Amino acid sequence: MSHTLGVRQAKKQKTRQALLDAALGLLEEQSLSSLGLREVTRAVGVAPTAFYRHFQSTADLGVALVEEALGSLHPMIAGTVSAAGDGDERIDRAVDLIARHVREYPAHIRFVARERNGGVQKVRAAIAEQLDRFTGEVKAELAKHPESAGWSDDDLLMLAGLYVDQMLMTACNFLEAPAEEQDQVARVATRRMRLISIGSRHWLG
Amino acid sequence: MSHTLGVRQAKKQKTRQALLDAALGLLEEQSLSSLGLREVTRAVGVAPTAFYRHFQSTADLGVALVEEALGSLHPMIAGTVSAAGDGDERIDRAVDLIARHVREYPAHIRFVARERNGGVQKVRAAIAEQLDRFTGEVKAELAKHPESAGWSDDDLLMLAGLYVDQMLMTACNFLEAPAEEQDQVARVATRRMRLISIGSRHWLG
DNA sequence: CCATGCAGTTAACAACTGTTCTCCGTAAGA
DNA sequence: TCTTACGGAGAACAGTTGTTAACTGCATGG
Repeated sequence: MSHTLGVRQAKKQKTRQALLDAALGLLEEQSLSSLGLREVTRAVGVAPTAFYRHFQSTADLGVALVEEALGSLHPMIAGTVSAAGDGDERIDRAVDLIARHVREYPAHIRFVARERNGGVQKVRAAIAEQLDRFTGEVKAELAKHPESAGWSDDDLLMLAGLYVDQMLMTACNFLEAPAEEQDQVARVATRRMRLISIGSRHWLG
Repeated sequence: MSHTLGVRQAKKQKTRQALLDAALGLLEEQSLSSLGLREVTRAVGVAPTAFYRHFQSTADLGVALVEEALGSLHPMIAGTVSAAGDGDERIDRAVDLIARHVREYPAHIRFVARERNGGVQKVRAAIAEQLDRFTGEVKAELAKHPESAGWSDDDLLMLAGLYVDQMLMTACNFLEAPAEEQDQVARVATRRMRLISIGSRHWLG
């Protein structure tokens, strides 16, 4: 087990997390490339220069946020594909999992959706890498199911990517939709994934 | 026919276009919410105050860019779905059309992809509106084909949205991929759309 | 218990931002 | 031809930005 880190490092990680949280909050109404270092420290209530003790640029902060945001997204994606039940039942469960996750960590998925094609190269690369990892995991999960017997690795990866992209877009739609339209978003997302699932069942032959 | 607009208005629209072009160029390496008014005018070689003669904020400039970027995207989407030939042939032609369009207007699609979930509300709304319009057109085109007989309006709209999103993501993948991987992007995109097409053929019943 | 190291502060820097006001030249319309 | 309207220039404004330097207080390890 890890040593109980000293009071010193504990305080440091505390303000570091405060910086990350404040940044995530500010990023709900702007993109990373316009996020100022002073803006973040001001929101935390700390001197601007303290920022450099933790990150050497806002781009670095962004990369750290990618870890945090997609780290929380990780178990969701795993649960999405490995859910039990038959095809349609699994899809319903997956969409529900996505909706629940969006309600719990809205800022996380907003950040990922926004910066996936955002203006900061390093952050884009970090997101792409993590998303590729997810796609690989989904592919592995897909390979376990009997329905995908005889599939080539390439085709499995293609299907996994399709699902991952679909999940992210669905999450984004949940985010943008007002409360009274959430059900409709869920219905459309379900039908989309069902169509993909049908397509995959008739892919071979 | 429209009157030949005077020398005055011609000059005005010329610098207006110069502002749009310069902004589009600058936006390849940052997002709209960090684009400065002075930055744009400096790139054009015009006084900062001249900006206000054309737009009242960079957000307004962004909305104008949406019109331009998705205006150029319009014929492509139309051609994508209405292409002749059988299913697989149509898909190949569509992917090729997308690749060609990306090579011709890279900045346009980069802008749309980046600001679709970007930090500027008005621009996001403008993009969403235009994309919805496109989805409607694709749906109308889909309805003409005999394969979609018996489909409900809702399902047609769902499928059209799936295709539109897929096109945009494909375009984005072309943009990010280096020259030697373009073929692979095309192959994956083709297989994705083929799977969707297969799914749509088995959707009913 | 004391010396060292480090998180955080304060002050200052040049550079940059959006915006306003005043002015200039000239195309447009009478 | 004369007046007006308008695209654009110029200067100035208060406020902001990232970054540096030297400083302070305190937890840490010997």
